[in-house]
Amino acid sequence: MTDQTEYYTVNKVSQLTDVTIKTLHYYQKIGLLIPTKIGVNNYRYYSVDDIKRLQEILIYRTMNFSLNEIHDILNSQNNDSRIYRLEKQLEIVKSQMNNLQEVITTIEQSIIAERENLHMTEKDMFKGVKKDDDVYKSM
Amino acid sequence: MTDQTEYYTVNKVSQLTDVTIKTLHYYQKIGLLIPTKIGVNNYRYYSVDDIKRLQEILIYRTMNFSLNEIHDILNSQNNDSRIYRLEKQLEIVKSQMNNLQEVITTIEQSIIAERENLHMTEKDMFKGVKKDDDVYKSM
DNA sequence: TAGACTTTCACGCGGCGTCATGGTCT
DNA sequence: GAGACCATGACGCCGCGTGAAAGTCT
Repeated sequence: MTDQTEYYTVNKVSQLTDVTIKTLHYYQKIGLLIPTKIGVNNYRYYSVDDIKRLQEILIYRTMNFSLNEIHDILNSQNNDSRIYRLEKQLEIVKSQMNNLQEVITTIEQSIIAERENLHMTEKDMFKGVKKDDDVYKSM
Repeated sequence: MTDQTEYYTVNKVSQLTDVTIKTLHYYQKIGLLIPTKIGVNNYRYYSVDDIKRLQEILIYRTMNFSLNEIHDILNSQNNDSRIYRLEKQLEIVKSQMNNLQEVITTIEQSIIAERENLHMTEKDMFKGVKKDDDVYKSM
């Protein structure tokens, strides 16, 4: 009887997720996140499922996927199922952790080399900070 | 007597660091990385110090600093000293690791919530994937 | 009725990528 | 003289930010 379905306005979503309203507009424009409901006044109303989708978008974004890539992933028919994707994401983030660990090593070695005036190979100097892209995107 | 000072051409630098030649052009254009030597033919020749500077640029870039910010950091008179900066970088990368750990937790909780059909607060859903910026940039 | 919230344009910017064209040979 | 390498310049794209002008009130 009471209002079962909950909806979020742009402002609410923005507060919850720290995504700006302009970003929400943009995501709608490129077809990445379209609010379930649109009022007669053209107001955007986001459902809980929309919020879930946004969560995944942001996760992929922190992994440096392009919005186009994110769109493809979320709309693909085969490897859909939220759980499946979440598990994939877990793998990727973990490999990112490994990469960051490499960066730490690189910096630590650079400090030592600087202190003791040692030579460091260029190869070692750029471990972890080189094009990391394809590392994660081996889906 | 023999050629003591070593220089790298754009191609060499590009191979070493995975930075494209166009990026090197751009970094010179905005005054971020200016090759020590420029030939009469306008060829760019990068010194070892240039390479070191590029290393730091890339480290900051993986931390999502803008090129402008990187420029300011590398050219500031007070907190200069490569060692000092490297130590700062270490701190920041470590806090990034903590952030990634949060993302992992978020994803893991999302998987559980999905499996057991539990409710998850929006707050928990977006831990780690919200605007991370200011986290690192408290220099 | 004032305030807070919403909308849709139009323009701008950062960080390069992508040709296209032409010179150089570290 | 062919191939690999270098240069400059103009344009384009992505992911939004920044007003501006105007309607709405989940």
